[in-house]
Amino acid sequence: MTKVAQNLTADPAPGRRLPAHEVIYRQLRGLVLFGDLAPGQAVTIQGLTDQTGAGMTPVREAIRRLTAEGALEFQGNRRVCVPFLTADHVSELILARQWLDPHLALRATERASPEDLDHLEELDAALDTAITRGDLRGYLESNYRFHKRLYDLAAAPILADMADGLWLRFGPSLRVVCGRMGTQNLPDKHKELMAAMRARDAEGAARAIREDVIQGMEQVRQSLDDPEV
Amino acid sequence: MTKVAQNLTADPAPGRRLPAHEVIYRQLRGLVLFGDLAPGQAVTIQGLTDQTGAGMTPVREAIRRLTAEGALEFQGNRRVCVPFLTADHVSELILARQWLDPHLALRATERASPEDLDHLEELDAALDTAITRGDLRGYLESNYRFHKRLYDLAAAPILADMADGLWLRFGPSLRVVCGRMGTQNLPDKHKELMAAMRARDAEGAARAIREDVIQGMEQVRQSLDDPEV
DNA sequence: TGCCCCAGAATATGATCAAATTAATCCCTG
DNA sequence: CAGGGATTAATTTGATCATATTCTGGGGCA
Repeated sequence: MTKVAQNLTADPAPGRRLPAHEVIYRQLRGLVLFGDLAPGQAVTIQGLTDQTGAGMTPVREAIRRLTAEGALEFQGNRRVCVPFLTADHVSELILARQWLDPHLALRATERASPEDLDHLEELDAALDTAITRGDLRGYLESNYRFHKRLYDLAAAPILADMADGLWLRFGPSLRVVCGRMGTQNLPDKHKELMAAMRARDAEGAARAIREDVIQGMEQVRQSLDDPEV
Repeated sequence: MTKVAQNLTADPAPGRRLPAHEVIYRQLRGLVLFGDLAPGQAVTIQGLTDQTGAGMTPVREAIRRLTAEGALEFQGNRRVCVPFLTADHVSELILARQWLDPHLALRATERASPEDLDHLEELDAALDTAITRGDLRGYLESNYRFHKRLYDLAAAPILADMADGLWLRFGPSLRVVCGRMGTQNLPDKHKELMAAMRARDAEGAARAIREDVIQGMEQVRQSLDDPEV
């Protein structure tokens, strides 16, 4: 019997020293996911070797991985940059998340233990803290962690991978949008979601997360339409 | 205005010489997609350098890319192999394709030009030829090409990427399943699909492709349940 | 404006080091 | 004395780096 480790980012052996290419990958992934790199910004191999002190081979591998995931974009002429998102792209992302997220939330509700729910609520509390503090970066991280945890609870590794991958695509643009309007007016439906999960109301949980997704993503779409960076 | 090249596998400049890592990537991708590598088979860097004559850096990058796409699996101990598919995994793939494929077919129907439809029918004819010839490999390639073309016609690069990526996950197992029962009894709903697309019946096209997907994928699931390799 | 050259960046190689699997050996027990 | 398990040696494979080569893009010059 083989233990299937679907998720690449899962530590195979927690105590083991991580290879450099894995470390670079995670760093760079975080930079994209939380919008530290702006859309359009170039990502160069040499820049990363200088910045991280690593050799170019690990850096190359990290960039290839992110590019394959859609987090970075290959520009044809050997250049790589953070992709711009058009309104059409956001529409696709909305469609995809509108299907994936509720489905995963539904499964998560059926499977989550009370401890799992407690943990989710902790993550949501951290999110609220970040909002009241006006900590944008903290908000983005907490929000991602909350949803990521929900994906993992669904026990559907392939679908979870798909949903997770979408975050990399709108991360940079989300940061731009949120940066424009501060952290105060960032409503979510997490409380409704948690209530439904506690009540084992899987359908209700799916509905709550669907509204959460639409609410958040529509803001991104509208924001991209108007000023057009 | 930046031209967004969403798909990595698209030639940026057709005349240009492709870099080695891109060549290796495509070769290896084909091997996975069409089941030339069996589930569980190890994919080693050195093996590929010997086999292709390329250096290890391009090989490494190709493997990382495929791993990020879920075509290969990282085994924790720095080893990489072709993943085994469990019945649960297939269930996830069925769910995902059951949503993605009809949606893309619907959009493709709305957008396809008559020439596009002609081209699709050519691809389908090649598929039939492969079946009557008993050419398994040819069948798998033609079938993929048909569906891939359908994805591209939908003009939804992100969703198309997602759907395309799923093929890499069930490619090896599909080959095993089809290999067991020959090419004769491989029914599909492509004729119904084409008829609906010609009639601009988007809903009908979506229905046809949905049945096609279910029919094909259910065979894989059942086949995985019974003999358990 | 168009061409040519150059700086800089990416691609690709082979060497070197480290880790892991495999093979072989040895010791201990029955 | 034979078999089994485990430790260790050998080999294979992965990870990283330094370096050479190729290509792209831009600036200078006609």
